[in-house]
Amino acid sequence: MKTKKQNADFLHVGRKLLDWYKIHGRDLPFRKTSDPYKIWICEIIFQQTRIEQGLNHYNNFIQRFPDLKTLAAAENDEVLLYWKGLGYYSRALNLHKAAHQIMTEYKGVFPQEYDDILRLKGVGKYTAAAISSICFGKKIPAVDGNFYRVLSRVFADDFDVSKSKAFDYFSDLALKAMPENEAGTFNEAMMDLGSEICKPKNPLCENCPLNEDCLAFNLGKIQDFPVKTKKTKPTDLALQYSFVEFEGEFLIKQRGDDFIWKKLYEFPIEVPKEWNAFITRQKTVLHKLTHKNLSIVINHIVVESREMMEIFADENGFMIVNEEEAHQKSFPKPLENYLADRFKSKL
DNA sequence: AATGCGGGGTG
DNA sequence: CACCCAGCATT
Repeated sequence: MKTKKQNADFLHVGRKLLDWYKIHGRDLPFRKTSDPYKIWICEIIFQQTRIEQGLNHYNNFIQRFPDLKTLAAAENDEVLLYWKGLGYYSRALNLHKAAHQIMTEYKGVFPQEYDDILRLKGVGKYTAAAISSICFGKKIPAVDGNFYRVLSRVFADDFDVSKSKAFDYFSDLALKAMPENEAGTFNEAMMDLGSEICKPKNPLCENCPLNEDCLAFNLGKIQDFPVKTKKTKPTDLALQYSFVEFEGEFLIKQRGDDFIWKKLYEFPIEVPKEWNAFITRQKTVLHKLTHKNLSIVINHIVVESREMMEIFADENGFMIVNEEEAHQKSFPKPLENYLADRFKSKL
């Protein structure tokens, strides 16, 4: 059974959260700024990505592209290069598009209105809310996985977070708990509590500033929340590549922007049948993605002349690169690993 | 409303 | 092995 909560009770929880954050909040590079460009970059990078995983990427990215103008002027390939290994590569493509969007539609000045920010490519309701609140003080909750977890537990709310309506539902809950004029801090505090204390598994409830108020904790039902019914089932996919090499140079080509690994580089998939005679070894790599179990067979082919590669490259749109040049391109993780293995003797 | 999209961490 | 992470675009 659910008890009716007064607005004052929600606010009480929100204030406790802010008090905790002022002492225990994480010291992160993007916490020191309210530059919407930097907050935007950080929010995109950390979509579906843990802080520890993306922190170096964020620092490198900001160092290379310190402002909007620099990013907009950059080559697409270089933006992709700085995204290498982060995954969800459409984020990098949309990021670059949005940079151009701001240059042309907003004369290079980052828009301040939630509705305008929301129209940027790759920016959804969460990111628009985060930028609006952190940079421009708008009172809008940035509802993410942390919000779902914390709020569903504190209020023992079994609303299914995999439903489309969950965002608006928990936005309303969060809004009631959000003190005036501290929206940005509140949003950051919720993220920190969610990742440091109110973790998915083994939450540290004994150290939680909200444990007196947390219904799920006091009912001993922490593990029942949040309720999430959606189940993602990976499918199997077999890929075949040929690593075609001659004296340290090899063939690569950029992928399309559909399917997986958008705009990343890869080895040839089909090669002339005659080249089968040049296969020196074959390696099978198993690689797990969230939605796919990949089985990748890589034939290592050493052709007999550079001309063989040149003809093939001309006819099929491949480029011939050496290891150094390949470092300037972004490859899918399993191919990156293959290259690292192939060239590790060098150096 | 449902699906696809990476890579890495955790239990 | 399953589940999750500072979500979004597309259909």
